[in-house]
Amino acid sequence: MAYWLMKSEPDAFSLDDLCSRPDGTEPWDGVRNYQARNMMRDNMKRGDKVFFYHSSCPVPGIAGIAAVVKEGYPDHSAQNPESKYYDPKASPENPRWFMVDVKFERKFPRLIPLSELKAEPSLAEMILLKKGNRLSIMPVQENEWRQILSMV
DNA sequence: GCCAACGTTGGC
DNA sequence: GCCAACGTTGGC
Repeated sequence: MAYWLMKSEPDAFSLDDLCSRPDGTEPWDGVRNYQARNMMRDNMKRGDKVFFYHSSCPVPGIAGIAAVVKEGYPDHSAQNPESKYYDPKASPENPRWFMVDVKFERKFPRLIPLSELKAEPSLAEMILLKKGNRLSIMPVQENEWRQILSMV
C-alpha cells in the first residue's frame, strides 16, 4: 500500500464536500498535468491512502484522509464540450486524461497547516515542501505519513 | 494582487 | 530540437 497527497481548493471541493457525497466517493476529475495524470493512471492502487490537502485558501494544509477506491480510468470530462475541463484533443480512442475515485476516510480534529509542516525538520524532504513544486498529486513516504499523523 | 517557478505551445 | 512567449499554480 502506498501513500499520496492530493491538493484541492476548498472553495471548489473540500474534504467536507467529499464527506457529504453519496458513499463519500468522488471521481478526481480535471487534472491536466501529465505527471499527476501518470500517477493516477499507473501508480495509484485501490486501498492506497491519501492526505487531502487544502490549497489556495487562507490557511493551506492537510485536512484529513481519503482512500483510493477505483484505479485509473479515463477522465470523461475531457471529452465533454460542456465541461470546464474539456480538452479537444481527448477522444474515446485516446482519452489523454485519467482519474481515480477517492473515498472519504477521516477528517482531522484540526487542519495541519503548511507552516507546521515546513517547521518540522523530519519533513524537509517532502515533495510538497520542495521549492517550486506545483504538483497537485504526489507520493508521500511512509515515514512522512507517520510523522504527520503524529502531529494531528 | 503579486510574483516565482514551472509547464506548454508553437514558430523557426 | 531550440527557446521565447505565454499560461498556471499557489503561497504570501
